[in-house]
Amino acid sequence: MTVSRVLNQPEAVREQTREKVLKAIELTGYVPNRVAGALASNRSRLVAVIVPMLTNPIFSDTFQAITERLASANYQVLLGMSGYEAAREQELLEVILSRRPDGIILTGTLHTEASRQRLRANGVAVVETWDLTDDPIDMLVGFSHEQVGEQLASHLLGRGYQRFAVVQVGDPRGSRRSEAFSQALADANMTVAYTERFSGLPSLAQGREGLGRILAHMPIGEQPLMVVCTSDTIAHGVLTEAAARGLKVPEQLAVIGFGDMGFAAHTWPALSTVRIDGQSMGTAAANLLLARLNGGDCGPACRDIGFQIITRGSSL
Amino acid sequence: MTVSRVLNQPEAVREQTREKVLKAIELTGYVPNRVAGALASNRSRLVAVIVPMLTNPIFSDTFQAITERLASANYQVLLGMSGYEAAREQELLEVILSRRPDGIILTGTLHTEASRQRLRANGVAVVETWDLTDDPIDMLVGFSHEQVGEQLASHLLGRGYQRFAVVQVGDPRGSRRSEAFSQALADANMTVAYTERFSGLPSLAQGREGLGRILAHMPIGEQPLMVVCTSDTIAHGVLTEAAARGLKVPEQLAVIGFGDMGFAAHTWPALSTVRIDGQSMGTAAANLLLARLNGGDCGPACRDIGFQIITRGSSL
DNA sequence: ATGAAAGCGCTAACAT
DNA sequence: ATGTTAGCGCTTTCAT
Repeated sequence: MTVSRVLNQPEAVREQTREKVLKAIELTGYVPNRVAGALASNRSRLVAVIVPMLTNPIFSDTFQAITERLASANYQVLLGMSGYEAAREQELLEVILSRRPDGIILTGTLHTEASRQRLRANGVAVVETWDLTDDPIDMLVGFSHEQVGEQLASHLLGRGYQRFAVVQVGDPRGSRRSEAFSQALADANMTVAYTERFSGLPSLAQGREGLGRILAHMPIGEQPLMVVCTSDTIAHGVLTEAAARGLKVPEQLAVIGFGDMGFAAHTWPALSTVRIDGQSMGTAAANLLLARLNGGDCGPACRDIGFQIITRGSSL
Repeated sequence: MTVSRVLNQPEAVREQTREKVLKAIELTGYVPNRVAGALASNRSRLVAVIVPMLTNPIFSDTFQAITERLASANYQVLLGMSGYEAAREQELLEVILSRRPDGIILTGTLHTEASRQRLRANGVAVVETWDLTDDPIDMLVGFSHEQVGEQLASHLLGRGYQRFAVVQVGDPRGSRRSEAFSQALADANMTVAYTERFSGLPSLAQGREGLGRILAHMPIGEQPLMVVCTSDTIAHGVLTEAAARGLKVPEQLAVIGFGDMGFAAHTWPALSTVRIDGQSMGTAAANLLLARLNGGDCGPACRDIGFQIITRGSSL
């Protein structure tokens, strides 16, 4: 018991005793067993984080911020990859819950009904991220993908663009942004002339191929062509293809991405995009969770971190 | 006890009993507690993976392959980020060992002596990755960074290049590649005319700025300038800056990267690089670990997965 | 095929 | 400030 105190509340032990214990720990190479500790105390100091796919760099800032904030508070991260599938997420959740994490951070708000029930019944602290909903499982930090689409439409119409193409990957949130965008254009009596859909993770190759297909349908004319991409990575590919074809950006072809990932400000020309502060989203999610775990109240359960349309060289 | 059997060795229970138990599990919403299971059985089905920095995409393929292979064998991943610091890694290791993982996968072979001793004394299965050494802690899957530098030098000399610049970030393995490259050039009575060093993670911006500084010291002449980068991301930045300046690649300026990351084949022009199969390295590391955990022998403790120099449009 | 007993290494709660 | 007791929810082992 005294050893346990030295490790967990050292101030409760006389200095002399403490030193004796520490020396013995050193001498014997004792490594505490937190599995037993977790079982006895019913607190694991473990937080599970579920991400669709870690190779999609859009999530890595958020994930890293979460990991760092939690590590600084002496929590560790158990990682799960759902591959954008709610069913896979549900399986993962089963396995994860059996490890009795103190909290869970999810990506998105699209979960199976079984997952939602399990989590609510279980009573673990849950934070959903990267989306907004009226009915969060527990807590939430995110932004509205519909709003992104709508604001993007009115922004680009305001800049005078009239010919639009979209390149998207088939992830559910990207699709919603793209649909909201199309809808908002339609409301202004405009249309997206061509939409190219890819499956899998966003890649440079998709952007290059996507622009090729767009140009096959919509040749360069006097009016600049505005290509809206649901990911910066794809937009980068569009810029690359434009350079390879010698097109003038943004005079003949304009491009806008999504995410404001690290490279966006350094492409050529620099990429206009929708800035999402993934890092502060991660930190906020971790903070919300920690506040709850420390028993404190954590204010409103939903936080909209918003977004910001950034105009750089690739568009007017 | 019967419930435990239904969950862990269902074939040992009569079908009728099994169904009764499963129904009860369903009905009560019972979630097994693997913390208790791990304590009792002394096996956690947890593997810790330590990565320098997950936002460096060079590691994400390996990491994802590890996670997927382990998940398919019913193991879960506990993630640690060392930030390229052996001291931080040592702290992490303390925390991680206290969770009693069944195995640990490390990045690189540069660990503190204390870390090495702890791991050896502890007896967990350990796999080091992304490097080679005579004296692994336990098992290893990687390749030689010195060999990369040397072969790159002889390859480029063989192609007739005579003017060399290097752009590197300050990570230890990249530095070793770069030094081996310089040394090999020196052995052939050639030199690297200019080396630009950056700190932090490799980025497009570094490549652009790096090329700017190189050109300030080594103006474009008749002889093509060969820019060797310790990362594909940097090389991509160099290509971008070259495009922005209207330089002809590979006639005036040639570029070679490292990693063969997803985008390398799709830059403009396509990037020559050193291919590292991060995915198969991850799978191999996970397989080695699983073989050991299943009690089987796992053959030689060191596996050199090698590398491959790939010539695309950015160099001759 | 099922059950009973013991104990994994800790911490909560209660002495002293 | 330190020690004692009981028990966290499983699995191992042995009995039936």
